[in-house]
Amino acid sequence: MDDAEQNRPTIIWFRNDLRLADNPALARAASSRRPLIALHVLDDCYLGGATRWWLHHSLAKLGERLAGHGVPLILRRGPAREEVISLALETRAANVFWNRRYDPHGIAADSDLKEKLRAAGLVVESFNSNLITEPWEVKTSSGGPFRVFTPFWKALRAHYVPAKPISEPSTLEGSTASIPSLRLEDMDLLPRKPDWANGLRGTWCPGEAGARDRLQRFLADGFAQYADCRDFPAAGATSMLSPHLRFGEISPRRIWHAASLAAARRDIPEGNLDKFLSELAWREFSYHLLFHNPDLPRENFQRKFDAFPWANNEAAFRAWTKGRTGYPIVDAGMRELWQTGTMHNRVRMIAASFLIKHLLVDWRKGAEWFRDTLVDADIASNSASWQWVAGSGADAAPYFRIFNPVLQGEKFDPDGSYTRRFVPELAGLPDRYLFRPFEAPESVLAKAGVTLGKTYPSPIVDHGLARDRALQAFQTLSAAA
DNA sequence: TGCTTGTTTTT
DNA sequence: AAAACAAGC
Repeated sequence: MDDAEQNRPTIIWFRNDLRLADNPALARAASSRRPLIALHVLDDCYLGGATRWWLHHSLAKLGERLAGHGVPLILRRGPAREEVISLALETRAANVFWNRRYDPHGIAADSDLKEKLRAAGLVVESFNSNLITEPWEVKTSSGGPFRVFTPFWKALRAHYVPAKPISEPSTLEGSTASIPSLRLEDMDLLPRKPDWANGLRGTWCPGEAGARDRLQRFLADGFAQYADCRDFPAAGATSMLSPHLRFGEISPRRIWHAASLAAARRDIPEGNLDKFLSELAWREFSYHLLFHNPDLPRENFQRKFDAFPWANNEAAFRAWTKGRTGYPIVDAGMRELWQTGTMHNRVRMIAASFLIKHLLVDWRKGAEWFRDTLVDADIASNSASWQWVAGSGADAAPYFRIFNPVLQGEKFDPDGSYTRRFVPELAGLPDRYLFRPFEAPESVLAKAGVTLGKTYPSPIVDHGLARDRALQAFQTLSAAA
């Protein structure tokens, strides 16, 4: 091989794997002994506002770390297929490596691109870095995909314990060629409203280091009480790793191993490890469902739900997005979402159930709002979880499970600290009425400085009536089926 | 990973 | 009077 041939670079295409450690495509690129060019292409018009903010900061961190190794991070914008091909031709690249994605659009784009690059004589390889198992590997005993979580989880636990994470390449050789790149600021990822970014910045530290730090903090603090406390939004017992996983700043198998190791070493009470790993398994299950049902984000998994009589009241939907439903636990969740880019898992279920069952708004409307506002917005988890709540999904909640937002608040936020934090205009109410201000005597409301309909909304629907209406609506499905 | 209503049991 | 239980949604 002559010099020119030896100098043809390797392109490592970063997508939802914005990390250096445990990154198989990067490790492969490092072993290619060619100068490296890192690439990110912004081609996803489906990114929500919160994930755009995250991506901006995560790319900034990744770019700094790569620069420390002398590797340029080239930023491009446009259809990924065209951008990758043109960079490969511009730079006379010999190899292109990436880690797989699993959404239908991504799979189609990647397989087409792989074919074109290979036809042009390049070596192209893809790897698994974002899941514990490939969605096509796990099979029921009869050979098909799983549709129920528990058997899926048992199979995963029994047969697919992930291999040890691989470490970060110690040295990388970067290309010194001058290659045109957008500046990060030109990608226009930051929100127009600076207030929104302030709330996000106060809660999160995007990037690989932030992800590791979050994992360490969780293992030191929340992990030992995870099973008992994960449902209490004020307890701080959850890992908060979901947005880091969403962008691949940490791999699920590193989380799996770190938690297993910590549980073995540190006398973590029985059950916590299993419960935590099963939540990772829910993420895997969502990807399993999406892979085998590519229209999961748009179509009811159970087609009989196509006949569901949604009400789709626009005013009610807007009240929900603003956290002005008149049910404090729902409003606290929706405001937490707006202010911090996340919502506690228990409260997500309550708020989603309220939109679907109390307001009879199509789950797709809720999913769309979450996609725009959650920093962890993930096509697989978001679609699968909304369908789960709606009852239209795989292994879904039964239609008659209708959360009572008053009782759920009292049960899971018993001292009201979560609700008082995000609905401060009710902070002066005693615990007894915090989740049912509409039942409080005038004197109690006056003392707390609350005027229903003015300082805080009256309930936009009556729970009892809404419950009966929902049961009736769901009845039409079983009658039709 | 529920709620409601009606009934029975316990204090 | 309250708590526990059962059944249907």
